Amino acid sequence: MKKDIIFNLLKNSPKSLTAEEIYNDMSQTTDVNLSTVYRTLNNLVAKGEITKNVRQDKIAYFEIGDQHKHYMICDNCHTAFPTENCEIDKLARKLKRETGFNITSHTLEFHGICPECINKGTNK
Amino acid sequence: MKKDIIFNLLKNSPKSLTAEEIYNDMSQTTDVNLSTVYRTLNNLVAKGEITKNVRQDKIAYFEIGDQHKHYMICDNCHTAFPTENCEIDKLARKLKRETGFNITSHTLEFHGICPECINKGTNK
DNA sequence: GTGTACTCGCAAATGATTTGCGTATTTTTT
DNA sequence: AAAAAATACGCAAATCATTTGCGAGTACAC
Repeated sequence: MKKDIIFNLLKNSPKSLTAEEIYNDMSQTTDVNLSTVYRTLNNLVAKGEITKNVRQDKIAYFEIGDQHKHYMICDNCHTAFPTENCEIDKLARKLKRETGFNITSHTLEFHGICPECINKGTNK
Repeated sequence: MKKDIIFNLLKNSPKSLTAEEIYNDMSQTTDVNLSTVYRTLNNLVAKGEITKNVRQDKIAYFEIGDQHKHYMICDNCHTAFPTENCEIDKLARKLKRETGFNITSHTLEFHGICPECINKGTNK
């Protein structure tokens, strides 16, 4: 079943993956269709086994739920740098307490210019 | 010039607006095309006069740069509730210090079920 | 064996956003 | 004020990630 291949790809990846990245990767060894990848990914999200996160580039990034990372994205070279220790949960709990809104997830994304691009001076 | 109408709509709105909301609104008094709205909005973003934020629903929300709000979005009724006092800037400064990444903006979005939907029990 | 439920591929559909192009309208330059 | 250069805009077609309808293949149950 291709669901397992997809799930394992996500499991073994240190970073979140796009449907297309997954598709390209598994295409090398398996005969698969892109829509199958999307379909499977959505099933996994529905079951709560993985997490889907739509970034500002409008592309959805998938990852195994518990690895929860946020990224600093360079607007110049478009590299996504993961940040450690998400400190938003504290804020989420506070909001939950104050508003009664049952927060189940959140997304956080930083934008700017990465050190490398700053040094290179390639940013316009 | 339609740029002014669009800018004023954003200026007078307490919440961020989508291109379509702006289009519907100004259509009542002005003859305008949706692509003009998008084009104008992108110009304003390029000039740094307004801010564009792509939410998980893949729709871009625009607002005047300085009103910076984050939202709690109900996955049931899809209403976006603004949250006050963004406390991310502190975290952003810390990241900047630790990594040298020049953070210029960020996006934060909470998801869950709003109090109203919890009470109504309309969430599946 | 036959029914029921998935799993998939393929092609076509979506939906927000963008773009090419030709036509106004405005602004700048003589 | 006329000519030239720059913008603003409408319209239709294009994009692009993602979704969906449909039909075929496969698996497990009764």
